[in-house]
This record gives sequence, C-alpha cells and structure tokens, in this order.
Amino acid sequence: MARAETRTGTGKPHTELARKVVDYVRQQNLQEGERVREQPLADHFSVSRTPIRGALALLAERGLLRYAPNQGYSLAIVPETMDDVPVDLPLTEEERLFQAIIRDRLARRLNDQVTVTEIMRRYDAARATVTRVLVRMGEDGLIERGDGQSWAFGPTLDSLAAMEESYRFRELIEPATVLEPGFSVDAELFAHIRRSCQILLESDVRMVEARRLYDADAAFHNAVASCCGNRFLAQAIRQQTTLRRLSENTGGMSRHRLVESCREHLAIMDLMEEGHMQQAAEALRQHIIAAKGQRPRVSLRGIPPLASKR
Amino acid sequence: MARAETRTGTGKPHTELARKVVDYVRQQNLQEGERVREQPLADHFSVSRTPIRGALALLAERGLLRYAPNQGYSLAIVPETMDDVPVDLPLTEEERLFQAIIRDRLARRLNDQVTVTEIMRRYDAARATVTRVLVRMGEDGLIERGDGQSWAFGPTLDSLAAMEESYRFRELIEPATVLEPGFSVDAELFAHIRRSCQILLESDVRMVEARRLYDADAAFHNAVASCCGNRFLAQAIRQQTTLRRLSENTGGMSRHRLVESCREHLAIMDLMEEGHMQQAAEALRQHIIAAKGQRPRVSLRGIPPLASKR
DNA sequence: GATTGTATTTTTTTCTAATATAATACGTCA
DNA sequence: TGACGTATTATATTAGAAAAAAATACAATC
Repeated sequence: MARAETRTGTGKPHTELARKVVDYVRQQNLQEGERVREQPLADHFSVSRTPIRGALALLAERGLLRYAPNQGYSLAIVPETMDDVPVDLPLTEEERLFQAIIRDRLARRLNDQVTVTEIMRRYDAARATVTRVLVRMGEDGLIERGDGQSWAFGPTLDSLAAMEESYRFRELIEPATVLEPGFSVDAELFAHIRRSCQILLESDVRMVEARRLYDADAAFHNAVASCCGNRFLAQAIRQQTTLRRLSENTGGMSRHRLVESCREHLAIMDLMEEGHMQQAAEALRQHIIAAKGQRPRVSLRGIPPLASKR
Repeated sequence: MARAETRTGTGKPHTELARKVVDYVRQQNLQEGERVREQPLADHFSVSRTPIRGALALLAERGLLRYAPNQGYSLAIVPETMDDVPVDLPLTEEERLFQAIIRDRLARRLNDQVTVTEIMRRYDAARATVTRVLVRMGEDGLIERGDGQSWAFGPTLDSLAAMEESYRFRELIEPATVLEPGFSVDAELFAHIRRSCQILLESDVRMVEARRLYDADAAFHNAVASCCGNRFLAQAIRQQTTLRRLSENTGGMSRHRLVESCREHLAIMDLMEEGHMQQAAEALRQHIIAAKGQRPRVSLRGIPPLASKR
C-alpha cells in the first residue's frame, strides 16, 4: 500500500515559545512602551537568545511588540488588549493532533489500543509528529507504550467517570499538602495569584475568555502545590491540574462557578498567610467538593462506542 | 568534530520480552515438563506470536525451556532453579544506559540539565538509544524535556531526601486506598501474592536473590493499588513503587526487613479479606512507617558534586 | 480442534546525508 | 557597560531507502 508520510509537522517552531512569552510578559504587568529584554527571557526559559529572538520577531509581526533597530523590542499595546492577539498564533501541527486525539478518545472514537500508523492515517499526520505527540501524552500519563507496536490509553481519558475519581483524589491530597511540615507560603507567588484573581473579579465575567478563567484556577492550585515541601504531592497535584485542563475543554465549568472559585481562592490564601493551616486545609477541601458538585454532568450517551477492531 | 554515532542500541530485542516471560511463567507455578503455549503468552502481553516465539527460542537456548518440533516449548527445569538462569540474559543496551544514568544522577555526577549529545558522548551510546532512554525516563516522570535542546531532571532523583518525601506521600495515599468506596479485594490476585510470600518465608533468606524479595514487596503494594476503585490513587501508588525499584538499587533494604515485610503483607491481606478495612488501613500505614524507619541512611557525603558547566 | 510451523504483508526502526534549529562567541551601538 | 546584532559552531530534526521486527493469514501436525 502507498505511504501517507506527508505533512512535516510543526508550523514554525517559535510559535510555541511565543505563546509562553506572552504569558510571561502578561504576568510581569508591563506597561505599554516598556522594553522586553532578550536575555532575561532566555534565562527564564533556559534557552539561548536565538529562539527567543525568533519568538519576539513573531510577536512583533503580530503587532504585540514594537521593534526598533539596536534597541530591541518593547510592548506595543496595553496589556488589557493582549487577550485578543495571541489567539492569532496558529496552533502547531503537534498541538492540533494532541487535542484531536484527546477529543476523539473522550468521545470513544478511539480504541483502547492504537498504533502509530493508525493515527497517522486517521489524522493525516506525519509519522514523526504522531510519535512526538504520543510521547508527550506518555509524559502526561495519558498513554503508555505497549509491548508490541501498540500504545495503550491509560485510564485517565477513559470516561467522565474518571472525573469523579479525580475529584476524590484531589480531595485527599490537596488539603494534605497544606498540613505537610515543609509547607511554607511563597509570598511573591501568592501576590501574583491574588492580582490575577482580583483582575478577574473586577472585570465583566461574560467578557473574559474561558481559558483565562481556567488558567487562574490552575495557577492557584499549582501554587499551593509548589509551597508544600513534598515534591511527590506537588507532582501529583500538578498532574491533576494538567489533566483537568485537557478534559474540561470538552464540557467546562460554568463561568459563574469559576468566579466563585476566585473568591474562595482569595479566602484560602488569607488563611494560609495568617498561619491557620488547619482551617485552610478544610477550606480547600470544601472548595474541591464544591467544584465537584457544580461540575456539569455531561452524559456520553448517544455517542456510539467504536466497533471493536477484531 | 568527528561523530561518535556508534553502538547500535539494543542487543536482541527479544531479551526484554524473554525476561517478562520468565516472570510470567514463574507466577504460573508450572511444574517441570509442563507445556508453555505461545498464544496465551501473546495474548497476555498483547503482542503477536512472532516476538513470543523469539523470546521462547532464546529461553530454550539458555536451557530454561525444552523444545520439541511440532510440540512447542515446555519447562525444562524445576521452578526453584529459575532464579539462577535468567540473570544470564544480557541487559539490553537501553537498560544498561538507563541504570547508568540513574546511578550517576543519584551520585550527583550529572547536572540538572543534560543534552542528548552530552549523554551520547559520556556513555558512548548511539543517539537513538539515548533518545529512547530519555523518553522512557520521561514516562516515569524522572526527566522532562526542556524548551531548548536540553532535558531537565525532575526532583525525583535529586537526592535521597526525596525518599523521605516518598514515604510520607505513600503514608498518606496507600491507607486511603483501602478506605475508598470502590475498594474490593481481588481474591485471585491476593492468592498469587500470598503464594509468593509464603515461598519466600519458607526459603533461606540469605539465598534468595535481592531482586526477588523486592519484587514480592512491589507486587503487594501494586495489588492493593489495583483493588481500589480510584485509578488516580492506583496510578500514584504504582509510580511510587516503580520509583522505589529504581532508587533502591543503590542502597537497598536489609533482607531481614524485607522478610518481616512479607509477614506484614500477609497480615494486612487477612484483614482486608475479612472486611476489616479500618484496621487494614492502619496496619498498612504502620507498615510503611516501619519501612521508613528501617531504611538504611546512606549518606552522599564524599561524592563530590559535579563542577558546574559554565 | 487446538497448537505449532511457515509464508506473506505491514509496520517500525535504522542508517545516511541534508536541512533546520539552537548555542556560543564576539562585535557594535546606545 | 549592558544591551542588541551578527557570524560561527554545535546540535537536533528531517527525509527516504534499506533492514528489522511484528502482525497476519493459512498450512501442517498432533
């Protein structure tokens, strides 16, 4: 049979980095006109200046940054407008495939086990791209390489029932984090989170991009994870956060709930900073339970399971 | 500069599978002369018969199996002798590299960030092998691909201090497993574990291969994980077990403690099967705490930190 | 009728050179 | 002097053909 080894993967490698740069710059709360220096960015992403320059050039093209010869880049727009521009950054081929696979798996359109070639054909992607995506999914614990030439989806994306278990798991570990002996508040980090929370609360909920609301939530939970002295607890929490980001693309939280969340985040951070750990832990537990209760229960009935292959 | 792209990776691909087959056959408690069929093995590993035949042929060469034309393979030796033979199976190049990297990282002979080429040169391995190993480590959460061309070690292998945190993490999640609503004992699985425990207890401790003792321990903890209804809890526990296997190669448990462990495993399984979940959970907690206490505290003093690169 | 043996097809891996990307070093401008 | 600009070097990725391995199909044997 003929080969379908086409489509050479990524659409400009700097795109990915550019997206990260935008996030980073946003966090810095720069004002219009302020300079964006190369080396600090390079350091932050542990990367050389070369790819950073690529990313910055891309952002300048998009009108986010202004460029002056021998002076480098500076912020061209007011930070508030930022939300609109970065969406123009095209998804890399890799990202596209990643999301497509997750979507199809959640909808039961993909079997428990898949092969690289199968994916290649189904999504018309290059072999290398597919491999890369599967490997990345492996890192996130979504899929595992089987013994032969098959890759087996982990339980994670099996069903929305998994969500229930995810919440139970978090209910167990997140409050425990706060009570760990090594737990200590990272004031600077908390200040950041606080600021984004407040910005969100001040703006009109219906105008805010859904992703931004979600990011704020994720940032909070990851921040708590970072503060705990136990790296395994932290890692487990982060994994859950990532997972949530992936699956809630499908049927997300209600905006109202996410805003409510922000308020709770602020309250919990207050408790932590005042040293009331026991209370903070309990509040965190309630926070997670509340999220579970509010989660819209999307049914998968109606989506036919994929006919088994053999 | 000249290239060092030599050493073409794996030494016979069936070796890995052969090892697994040995483990599987051992679990089956076959007697000398009993037939070892191909298709069931293939099904168990979700693989076609082709690689299974390769593995079996290898084991026949090693004298573990007997081969008769048109009748296939059968067990050639008494199960007790099995421990001695499989060690002859050479490690794949990949395995060798995997362990070498872990060893060196634990001993602080590798920086936080490494590049593929760096590893290639240091260990005289082929580029493809290195990539494969790093990817595998990524799946186990040991390393992450950085933004540029560097790979960054996660906190996991940072130090033996991580072990402390690992125990705390397990102390938190393993007992919780037992109390999950979905928890239900897998009788068949437990029977297996029981059997291996008893075999170990009956034999002379000093004669048993260290790895076998460790495997028994791992099997127990993984079994408990499988019985709980929560896949994330289960996944977290398994990850810890894997991690333990990797790092305790360096400074393992005392044999005495591992044997003691076996007794506790049996007791805990009793409690579970009798439905005394609360007690089982507590016993499990104590079991983990005991292990923590007994762990030999190997110091890393004396091993010089690697001079920083730049 | 279930298992093993063998042939065929499909898929994955390996190898090589070429190309693309990233790191580094050093020069130049405010 | 600290930032950006540019050239050079090192490293990683790609692509396409050959080789290896695995999956599949079916024949042969007990």
